[in-house]
Amino acid sequence: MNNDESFAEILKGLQLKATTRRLAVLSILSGEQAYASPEEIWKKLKRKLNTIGLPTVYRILEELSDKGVITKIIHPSRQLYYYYCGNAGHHHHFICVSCRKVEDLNFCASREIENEVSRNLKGRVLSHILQINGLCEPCSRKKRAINAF
Amino acid sequence: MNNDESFAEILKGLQLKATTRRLAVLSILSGEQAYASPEEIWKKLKRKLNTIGLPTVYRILEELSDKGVITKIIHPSRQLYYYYCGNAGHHHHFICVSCRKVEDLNFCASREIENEVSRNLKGRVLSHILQINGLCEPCSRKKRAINAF
DNA sequence: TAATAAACAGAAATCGTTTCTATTTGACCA
DNA sequence: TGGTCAAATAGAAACGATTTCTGTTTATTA
Repeated sequence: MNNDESFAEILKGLQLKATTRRLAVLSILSGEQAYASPEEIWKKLKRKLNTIGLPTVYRILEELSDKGVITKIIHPSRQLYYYYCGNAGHHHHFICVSCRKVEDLNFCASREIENEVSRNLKGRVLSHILQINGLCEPCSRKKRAINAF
Repeated sequence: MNNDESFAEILKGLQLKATTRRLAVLSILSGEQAYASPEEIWKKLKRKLNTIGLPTVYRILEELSDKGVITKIIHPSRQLYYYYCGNAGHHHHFICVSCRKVEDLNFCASREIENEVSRNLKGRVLSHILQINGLCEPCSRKKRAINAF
């Protein structure tokens, strides 16, 4: 089974039509080593598709992110970035603010958060954000790493 | 010592002039029970100051947030929100996406994160985000709580 | 009180993102 | 395999939160 076929199954499982556009977005994103902006993704899509509108890219990325297929990166600049992470199951990320590399964290605070919230706050947790911003090992050695902070 | 005086000292300690505008922003924010947007803060400021520009509010909020005096809330809508938290020392927040109340969490994953990152990634951590999004206890009882997700 | 750099007002621009409408496409079924 | 219909899309346009710019005012220090 190639990637397109498995992506098509993922989309159908989410009640989304397996359109050329959606498959192309997934194909591009899954080939990226780093998180990418909607416009960057759009430019790459235009190379392989006759026409594709930027609003379409925004919509597809939002859909896929809402459904949990891709990850929305929370960047200090507040620019939108997305990342495809093949790693199934709940986890969190270390993101490099310089080269945009993403690395999985084998750690999640879910249990501690649940304990804390249910014991002290009695509120209802809808989601939690845990993201580590930093410089990856190679970038931390560079003198000229982009400092997004 | 009243609030204005202590805020003036905080500002001076940060090499920031204790201007009417900055003190007014801190005064408004410290009186809020919930996180507020720049425009909301601006509207309240206009009631007590003859003139104040919205760009000024943006700039002041950004400065104070950068210096750690106030907290920038990471909201699913990506709208900017700020919150003044008198609680000194590093901690994290539970935010209600409906009524915007903020509650302190007596939990931080710093140690686990540091362990994980230094052991596996060897990168340099610049900052981390840990925020719990949810509905506070009263809002979770309401039928009509705003669902920002 | 004068000098000076920092801070600010107000207008204008910016640009990432969303909305809108007509058109096309994919999924399903005869 | 072709017809049908809702879903998806293109492209233009609008939107609006945020930033930039320039001339003016203000806080600080001497």
